[in-house]
Amino acid sequence: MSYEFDHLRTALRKARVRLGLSQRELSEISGVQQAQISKFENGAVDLRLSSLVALFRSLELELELVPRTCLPAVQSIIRTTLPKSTISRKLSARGKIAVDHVMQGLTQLDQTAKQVQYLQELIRFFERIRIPADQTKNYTRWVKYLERLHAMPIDAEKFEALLKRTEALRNQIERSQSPRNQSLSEKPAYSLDEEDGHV
Amino acid sequence: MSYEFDHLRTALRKARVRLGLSQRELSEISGVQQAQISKFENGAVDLRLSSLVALFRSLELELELVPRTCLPAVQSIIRTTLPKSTISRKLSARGKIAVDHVMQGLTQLDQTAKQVQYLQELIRFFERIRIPADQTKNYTRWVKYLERLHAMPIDAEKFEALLKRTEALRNQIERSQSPRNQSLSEKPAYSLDEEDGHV
DNA sequence: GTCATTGATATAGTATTGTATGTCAAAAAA
DNA sequence: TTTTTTGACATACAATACTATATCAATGAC
Repeated sequence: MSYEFDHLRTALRKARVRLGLSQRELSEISGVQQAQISKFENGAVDLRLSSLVALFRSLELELELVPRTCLPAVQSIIRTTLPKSTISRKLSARGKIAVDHVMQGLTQLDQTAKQVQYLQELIRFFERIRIPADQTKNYTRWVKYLERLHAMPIDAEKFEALLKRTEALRNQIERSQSPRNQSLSEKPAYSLDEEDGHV
Repeated sequence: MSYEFDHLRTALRKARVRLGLSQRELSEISGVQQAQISKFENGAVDLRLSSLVALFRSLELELELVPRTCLPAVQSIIRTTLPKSTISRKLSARGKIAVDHVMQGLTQLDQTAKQVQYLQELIRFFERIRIPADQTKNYTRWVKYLERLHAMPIDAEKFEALLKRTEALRNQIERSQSPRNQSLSEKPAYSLDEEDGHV
């Protein structure tokens, strides 16, 4: 039943997953029904151009017409450019919004200012660096955790959990990117016993 | 009523015209109704992906997904590559088919073999060189003339006309491309009085 | 274990495209 | 001038996407 645009179908799924978006979330962003997204990804529907464009635009992708003569050149550009971008602006923006929300909620909390400051410091780390591709999933999970947190009142216990989890993510990301910076950083790569939880 | 894909709409028309195809011809090649093509080019319809792909494939264009980050690079490639392609393979192929048909018809003609041979020689010229962009329209007209010719029996009179017309096209193309080869060719560019009809 | 999330389906009604034809005025070719 | 080609448009019917909503099994979070 699938037509000759399998590459668009699979590209949609890949891009969506890469951004850590569920079909329902993409549906909200793009305005295309979740059922339609599911069908399209499985080649069970022949979407209209407007739906397609809405979907891809939401994923920072543009539908472009390429003369067959320069297809290889274009595909090569896309291939070499894509892997460099570690995490999408979209997801980063989403993360920032979540962080803002949670931080606002924290003002009504009677934690010591020092602990809140430490949390901010941890979070600032995510903004300073680029989240490596293999850590996207973890980062996404953390963002969704923040979004869930925001929906409920934050007490001391939840704050503690948030701090721990954020610390864990920071460490994981640091460990993940250290092999690449090995020659540039004085941090040795053999600190494998750093499981998680401490700086 | 138009959505946010005006560039695709206009690109379709441009590509179609560049190949010298009418809406009806493109309709036959692609399998998409002429009415649909007209509506799409005027932004009055939200085509389905299958129709779009069929149309663009027929025009040697591929619908490609480009990350917004490398859009400028891709567009630059397309812009610099496109003008180089003088005439499409599609139109060339169409020309070859038309030539073959007419040549087959000529075997039943009592022209001197010498005249037929001269015609073949003229035609071989079109296959050897690349038709310059500004001669596409003339070439297209000639192809359509051949296609019309094929539908009717060719007598001596028609053969004469064919020969004249083909000669004229050859001369026009030669004149058109001469400025580019000026330094390479010994033929002077100032032979402006060569109106048409003779070698 | 419990609860929420996720992706795949389903159903029913609506809106639009797609198909098959045909018409028409303007432009181009003969 | 006469004929053909071209693009826009019309109409009726069939096919299918779109909308809104819901269900369900599998997975994952807590």
